[in-house]
Amino acid sequence: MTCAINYAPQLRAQGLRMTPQRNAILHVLHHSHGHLSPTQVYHLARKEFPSLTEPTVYRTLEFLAEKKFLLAAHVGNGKIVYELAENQHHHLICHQCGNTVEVDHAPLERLYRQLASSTGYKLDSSHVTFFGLCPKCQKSKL
Amino acid sequence: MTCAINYAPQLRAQGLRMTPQRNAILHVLHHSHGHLSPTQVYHLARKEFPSLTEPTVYRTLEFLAEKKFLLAAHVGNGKIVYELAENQHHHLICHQCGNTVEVDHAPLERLYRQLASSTGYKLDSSHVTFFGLCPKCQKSKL
DNA sequence: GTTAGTGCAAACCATTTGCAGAACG
DNA sequence: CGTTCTGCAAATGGTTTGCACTAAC
Repeated sequence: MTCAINYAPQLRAQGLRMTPQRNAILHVLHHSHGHLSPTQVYHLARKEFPSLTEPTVYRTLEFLAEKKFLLAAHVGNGKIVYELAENQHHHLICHQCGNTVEVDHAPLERLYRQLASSTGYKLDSSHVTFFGLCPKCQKSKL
Repeated sequence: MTCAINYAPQLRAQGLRMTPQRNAILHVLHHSHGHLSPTQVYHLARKEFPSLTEPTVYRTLEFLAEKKFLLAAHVGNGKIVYELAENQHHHLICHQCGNTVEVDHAPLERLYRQLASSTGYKLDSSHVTFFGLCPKCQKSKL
């Protein structure tokens, strides 16, 4: 809770309001490196602001994603997770054990440009999830 | 329903059983090019086999995906959709209007090899979803 | 003071589970 | 016939909605 990072100015710069709820949610996402599901955010942020409710979490996450403070990612199980918009990366998940590695955005740049020129779409820098078999599970399958 | 394609031999070749339920589900996915949600599959397949129930749809889709007859894809809204495993492709979705274009797998090949060598993972040829702004929505934003 | 944000409670809907009976091979 | 698959019914759990109240600016 006693955290140096303060998003209030960035919000106000866009004419948006800072509330303790939003602060708690941003704080949680800032400190947990990686992505969190709405339910996870709810339970963690509740520790900092106990009166927080689930509908608020959902509304706030959607709101902050729309305002580009957060990125919404779609991981394996079909649930949406969120992470801070800074520090963009993707994920490669083992479909066997669930182990996850981060994938830098750089190697996707070329592909993005290629897709943009062939489709006319302007690609989001949104999260992409890849699936595979991790080295450990490859071995155990032999 | 009177469709030439018959998956029964392919199933039996793997020691699996063919049932009218599975047939209806495969049939629906075969004729609807593109991906369908479990609910969509349920409603469509019901027209061919009215006594079909939802739990069966979910179980069958999961089963067929595990046996590599289907691919599970994760699209925008965080729901899982399924499509026939043949004809692999990915999707690029406009986050504004939802319009979708298919992306061939070929341009991803290089990236896949690169990720495989840098992470040690053996990548699935699983479905990837990209997001962007389609040409039409780019214009309407100006 | 205005507008935006939140809490509450309830509804909603997709998805899952247990178990008994039916059907495939 | 043995095993797998399905139907039924119910529970589950994440997500959404309406409305009145509160708080941010």
